Amino acid sequence: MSWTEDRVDVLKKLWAEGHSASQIAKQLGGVTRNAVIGKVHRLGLSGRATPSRPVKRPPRLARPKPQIQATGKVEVQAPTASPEESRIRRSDQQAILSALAPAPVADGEAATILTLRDSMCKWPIGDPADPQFAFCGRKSDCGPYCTEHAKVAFQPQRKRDRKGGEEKVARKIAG
DNA sequence: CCCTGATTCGC
DNA sequence: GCGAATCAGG
Repeated sequence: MSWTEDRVDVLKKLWAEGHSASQIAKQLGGVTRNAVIGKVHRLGLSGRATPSRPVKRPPRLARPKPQIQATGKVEVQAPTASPEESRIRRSDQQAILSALAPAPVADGEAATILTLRDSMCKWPIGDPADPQFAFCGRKSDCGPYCTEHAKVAFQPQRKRDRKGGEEKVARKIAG
């Protein structure tokens, strides 16, 4: 498909109406949203109303090109040591951050929905409708619950309906 | 994961 | 001029 006058017209109209690039691409047909965005830029009407995007990014580097060798080996262009390129990737930063923040809440302290993290016991305490609703919050390194709550949560089917014993235990643990 | 627009550059 | 690849971010 090519950008005929009427297609460009539709593009302009839909873009002015606030449709997203992918929506426009879908409606036009035969083009991807990248094509739409590229065309929008070429037409010079890129910056619509963008209230929720005061995002300024530093200029991106040239796309690294995989090089196909005569041997059939595929190599990536050697990474240079420029400050821009030594920048740590965002996803890696997030991984590092989450690794460095293992226990925001002290052991034994209840966690709210806001402070609950991975590696924290997600056993609910109280009524979910209650404003005081919280989670156990103790360390849970291999499952969703701490070791105590895991015993209750992952009980085998046997003995489930017995009065007395387990309900008592569960109530004691849950608070 | 889904999505958004922005940018670069080979074609 | 075109748009895929890739980016940063919601």
